[in-house]
Amino acid sequence: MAAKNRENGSQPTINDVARIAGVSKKTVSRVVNGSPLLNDDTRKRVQEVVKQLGYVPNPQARALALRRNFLIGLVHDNPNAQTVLKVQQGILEAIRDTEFELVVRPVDRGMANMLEDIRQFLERQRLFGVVLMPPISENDSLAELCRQIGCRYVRMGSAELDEPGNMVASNDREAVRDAIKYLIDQGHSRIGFVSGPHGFRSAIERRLGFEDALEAAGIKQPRSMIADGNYTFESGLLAAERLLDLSPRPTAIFASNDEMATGVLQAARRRGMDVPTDLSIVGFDDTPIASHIWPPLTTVRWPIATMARSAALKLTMSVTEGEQEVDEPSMFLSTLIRRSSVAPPPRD
Amino acid sequence: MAAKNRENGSQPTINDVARIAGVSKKTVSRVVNGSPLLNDDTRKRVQEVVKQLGYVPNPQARALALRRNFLIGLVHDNPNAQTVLKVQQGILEAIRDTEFELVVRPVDRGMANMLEDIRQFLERQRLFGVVLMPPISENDSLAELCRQIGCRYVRMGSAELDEPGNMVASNDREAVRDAIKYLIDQGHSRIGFVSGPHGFRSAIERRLGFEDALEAAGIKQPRSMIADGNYTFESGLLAAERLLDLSPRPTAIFASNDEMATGVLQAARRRGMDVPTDLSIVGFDDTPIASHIWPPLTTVRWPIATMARSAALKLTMSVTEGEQEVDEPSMFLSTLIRRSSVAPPPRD
DNA sequence: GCGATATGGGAAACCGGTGTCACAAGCAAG
DNA sequence: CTTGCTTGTGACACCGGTTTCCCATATCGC
Repeated sequence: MAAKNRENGSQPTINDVARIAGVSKKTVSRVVNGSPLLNDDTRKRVQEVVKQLGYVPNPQARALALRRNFLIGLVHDNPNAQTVLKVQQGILEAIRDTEFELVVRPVDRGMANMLEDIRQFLERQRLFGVVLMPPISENDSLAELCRQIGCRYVRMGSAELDEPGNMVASNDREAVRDAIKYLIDQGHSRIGFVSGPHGFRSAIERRLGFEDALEAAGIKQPRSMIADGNYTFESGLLAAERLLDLSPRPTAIFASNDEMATGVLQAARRRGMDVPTDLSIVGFDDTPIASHIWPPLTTVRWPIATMARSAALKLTMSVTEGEQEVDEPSMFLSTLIRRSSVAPPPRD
Repeated sequence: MAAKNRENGSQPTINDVARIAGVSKKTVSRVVNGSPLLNDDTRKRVQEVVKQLGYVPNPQARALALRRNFLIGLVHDNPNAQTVLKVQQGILEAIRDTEFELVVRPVDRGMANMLEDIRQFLERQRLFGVVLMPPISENDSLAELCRQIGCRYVRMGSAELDEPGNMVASNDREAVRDAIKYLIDQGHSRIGFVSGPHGFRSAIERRLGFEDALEAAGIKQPRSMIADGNYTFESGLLAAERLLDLSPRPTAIFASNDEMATGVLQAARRRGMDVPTDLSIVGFDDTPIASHIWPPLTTVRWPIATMARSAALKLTMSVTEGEQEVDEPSMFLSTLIRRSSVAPPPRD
């Protein structure tokens, strides 16, 4: 009877494996980590015992010895559930079959000590790295904080926010430009715009795309064709009411996200306007709601899950790919999805 | 110059604090963990150094020494983003300001080796505990697996699935009964029902509620007034088409979730029917979409976030409350939210 | 047959905390 | 002045891995 027998119920440790296989801890460690300097016999024997015992290395002990854990964090303050979940899916896809796990951390943008809160989170947990979701990813002080603490990070955003190694971005500006161009090609010349909230990079980029397209087409519009929104359904509804009160009123409205586009649709419906006959609507994001409302919404598909996957890959690559420096792209293209919410403008 | 000086960049360790404060590791540990057997002077001095150095205990080392980590897992296979995110919020609210973190793990219900996959997840990470979301929480083998492995768990569900200490449930059956009774009180006597997918406890409970209400009101309906759905928008649409093809057709339809209710709405619209004038609709869940569509949907609010919070509390209580055995309730009430999608039936 | 060189494998230190126990100091009781 | 108890603190082993270093053996060239 060995002095140190395995307690029932508790997990087998490396010592158990070593004892039963008749080798040292280190050899077991070598087998588990696939060291090449091993006799095939030894390897087989140890593997046999590992399998039989169902031995799984203790991640805490590993993390301690390696001075590095295998947790990647997702810091977000995005109110859109679809988006957040897609990002989670993307990250999880990237770390599937690796030893990494995903730890989520929503933060409150409004909170005064938000940055301090995140610092504590990062320092306490000593995460391997974090993915920063928009809009909080646009916060430069946060990125600076990560650098200070020495925590790897990747920022997701609507424009180039950081060095390629530390960000993944989508080309919102171009995508919106194309969407507006599509409306113009359909014959629209009075196009309303519902913006995102002030200070958000995505809002700025999307608006720039809007202006690019108008300028390219030589269209001049009064400032009033741009209404402020804040990415919520209600704000879209309110903004649309303002736009539809204009005279002449717009024949098409681009909303900076789908949720606001749904609000625009609601506003149109309340006035008895038919979409797309009386008013064309284009959204942004291609959330499920876009295809579930009536009429299905023409919108810009934002490859958020792919971006998230890539972000996680950038974070973990150094470990999994053995310094291979596979360069994951840092720019992702959004594309226009044409559904039924756009038609040529009504003849006056 | 101490032999073991702190490297720049790396975090201070307990040894650094001990050395600088002129005490032993153990004393620092005592201070950090708030042991009462301490001289006030010593405590002050150590706290001073801790603060000055910004010392934070290494969670991996702690986890190793305590043979217990501070990660709680969320295992889910729920396709509804709103629901999943609400559950995450609930859990996070419960563990706010504790040392626990949330690790998410979506699983694929279709996958043959799903259980094995989850076992690996649980064994590898040695989580403190897991919250099991519906529908996978209804899987008894999974609960059995948790017990075998010795992993604490709490199942969320629509009925009593387990001992009170291991579950939180909502009273779906009663809630649906009340909702249907409300329709009956409005004058409806032909009420269609769109069910959830076969084998889901929530689907069964909701259907039982439906039948309870009809029976209580003495209403007999043909079997065809119940149409199968699977909680997706499309299935709701299809089910509604079948129901609306009936003659006489129902004057009200209850859908077992909001997404399907949205599909029902869509189907009605396609036929040129007005909601609620020609058809009343009631959903279940009270997801944001319910209040964003037109007309706003009368639906059953399911206190999912509260349930999740409670689930997490049950899990962590033993640690944070020092065996206090605060009994967190295990039953939560769903309530009917009355909006504009219900009206008395049209006169024939 | 000899030393030189790979190669497989083990002993012990270490990662950064916590638990156990011993011990010293202070103080009351005998 | 001992004895005994309480209180505050430290030494040391331990959690379960990895890393460093070193030794034993097998292989090789001469």
